[in-house]
Amino acid sequence: MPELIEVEVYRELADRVVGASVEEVVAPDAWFVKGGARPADVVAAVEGRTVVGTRRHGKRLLVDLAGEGPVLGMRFGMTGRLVLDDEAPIGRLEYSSGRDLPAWDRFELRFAGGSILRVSDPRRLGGVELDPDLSVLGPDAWSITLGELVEALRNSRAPLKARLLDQHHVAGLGNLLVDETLWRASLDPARPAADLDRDECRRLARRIRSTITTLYRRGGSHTGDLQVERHRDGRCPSDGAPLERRTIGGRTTYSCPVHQR
DNA sequence: ATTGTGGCCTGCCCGC
DNA sequence: TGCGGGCAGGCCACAA
Repeated sequence: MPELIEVEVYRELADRVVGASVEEVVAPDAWFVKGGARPADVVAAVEGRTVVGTRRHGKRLLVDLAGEGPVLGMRFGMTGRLVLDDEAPIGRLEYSSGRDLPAWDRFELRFAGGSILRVSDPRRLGGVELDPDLSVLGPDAWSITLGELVEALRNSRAPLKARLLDQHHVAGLGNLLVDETLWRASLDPARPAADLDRDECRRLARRIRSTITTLYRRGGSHTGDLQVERHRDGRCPSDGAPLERRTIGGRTTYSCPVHQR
């Protein structure tokens, strides 16, 4: 997916429909409706209500609606994009084309006045949900505190990277963001999570926040310094050493064997 | 509960 | 040009 940064950009886009009333919900793909609800349930719960605000927690986008009824939640999987009136804030995701086929439209909100907000997702790994349970998610990575990070890593023998990717413990980080963050924090992604000492945790907490802020300003999770070297034969942008390529936490992982310890 | 694995679903890109 | 294989920024159901 889109990682937390992209979802934040989507949230800003969705924020533009605050004040608009949902005239019609188009949910042509039952698979895309999660949490045990059917498309008709979403239609019934959302149609006629006015958007009053948007929120984000981790990679989850929430659309608050006026009056009684559930919150609308959206997730974007790896290839989901949010588009408002045919304007996509992110034209092209890494590992996807810039194409936008009607067949990929999985969910639409049509507003009084004519605006259309839609989720386009070729792989159908995203989804929409009513009243998503946020209690299963860890603290949002962008604002994570030292205390929260220490808690997230405590007693875990899993590789540091795997723990950071686990949305139950830290919400919002994806594969690219974690690799970039650990590279900047000079930490080996394979270290057991609980082995970090206090200073390393402090360094990591700061790096998580600053990396997200930096990459957000640059324009996305794929704008990290490590990104251009994410291939076999890639070299560390900082010291020139050949990067190590491994599978950690089930994900392709690039790291520098020299300065990430 | 924790951790690892496989699978979901589909498109893209590379090499033959 | 066509085809097969490998890859993919995520997540969930399982098993040990």
